Amino acid sequence: MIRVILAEDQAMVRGALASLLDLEPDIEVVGEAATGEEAVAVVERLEPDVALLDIEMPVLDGIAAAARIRARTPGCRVVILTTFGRPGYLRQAMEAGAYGFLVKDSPARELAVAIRRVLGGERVIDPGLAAAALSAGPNPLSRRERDVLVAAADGSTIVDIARALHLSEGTVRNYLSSAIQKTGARNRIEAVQRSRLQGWL
Amino acid sequence: MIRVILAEDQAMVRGALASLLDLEPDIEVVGEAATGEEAVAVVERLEPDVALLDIEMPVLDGIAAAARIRARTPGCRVVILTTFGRPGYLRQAMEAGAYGFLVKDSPARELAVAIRRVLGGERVIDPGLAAAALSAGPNPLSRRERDVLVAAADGSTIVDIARALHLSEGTVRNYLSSAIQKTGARNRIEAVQRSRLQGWL
DNA sequence: GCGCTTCTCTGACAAATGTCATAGAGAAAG
DNA sequence: CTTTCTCTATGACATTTGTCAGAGAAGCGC
Repeated sequence: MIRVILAEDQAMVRGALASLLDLEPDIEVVGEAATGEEAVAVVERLEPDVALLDIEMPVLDGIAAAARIRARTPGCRVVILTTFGRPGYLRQAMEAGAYGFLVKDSPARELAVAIRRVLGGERVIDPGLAAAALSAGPNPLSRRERDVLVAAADGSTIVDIARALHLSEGTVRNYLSSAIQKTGARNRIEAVQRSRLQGWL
Repeated sequence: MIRVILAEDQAMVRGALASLLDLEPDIEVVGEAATGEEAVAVVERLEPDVALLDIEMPVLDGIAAAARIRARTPGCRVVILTTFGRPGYLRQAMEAGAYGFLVKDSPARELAVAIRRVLGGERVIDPGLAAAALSAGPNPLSRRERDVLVAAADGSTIVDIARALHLSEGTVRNYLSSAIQKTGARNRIEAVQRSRLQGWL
């Protein structure tokens, strides 16, 4: 039996995925988690063969959870399962030591197939997405440019951001300006959007 | 047997929900759809007892699909199943004639319970969400204010929006300004965010 | 060490954004 | 028939945003 734990914040989706996996004769869902932090703890306690992690989770996202799991419980193979097939997400997932990367709009039967393959030592990645991630190149934004973009995303003004990050207003302007340049956008909103699409935030 | 069709754009989630419902001895998933348009067609063809619709779907969203289903196939009861429990969504769903409104972070077992209740003639709505929808009041934005906000959401400039909607630049400014006032925001980004949170877009 | 990037800041300037007053036309409500 | 709302528009104004040039300090790679 392949022992799997499932981390996903939406309870109904989590339950549904569990019932999907329990249909498989060789797979058993032995634990569930609603946040990345819970997932790390559950994996440490139960030592499953595979941890299936959503990215978009509160407290600790799936990618950060993957990194911690690799450090603390290296015997457990991580598969990322996400809504958004963004190049930057895939890159980060690989850096965090994930063995598989699936998007939620691939067919349901792929899930069990992927789990079996990963357990067999294979890496499972959507080929189209892999190509996109490679051709897109790495994240061009610096640490601070990212910080400022994230802070700007909710409609904060320059003054707000400057206060929140303990920077001068001019500095914030400059970071925003360079982030706009690097993303090829015309203003901060487009810059945030494009960066999100690439998985750079 | 309760005959159900399932509309959800993410294939894996759709498959998982189907396996969840098929566990129930009295429920049968007789059809699936990936868009609202497909859902309307499938319902018309199969005349199920219940149509379970996601809101966020391409081509035609779940709320618009619900309205069409009520018009064309009134014998089919619609249940909305959505990621976002936004007051405006609930309001629109009710106006479109939905019998139930569930959010995906409620427990998985609620789904079957809700379907049975709706078939029994009950309306199933999260009580907390109902209260929020009532206390929040109706959408304060006018048609055009909404149009302009939606157009502004992706980073379009005033000029872009004016062109897209065939308006003068000054008019666009005015609509944006009043939308900002009505939402209590400080700029368009905050206005878009707050409106989204309320389900006003 | 030298070059590179990053982080931080300033000042000046042009362009975009948001506000306000005003106004006419049409539709809906009373 | 009057009031109210929405849609449309203009002009003027203050504020915010985005760009650019320049500059010092810290860290990294070779």
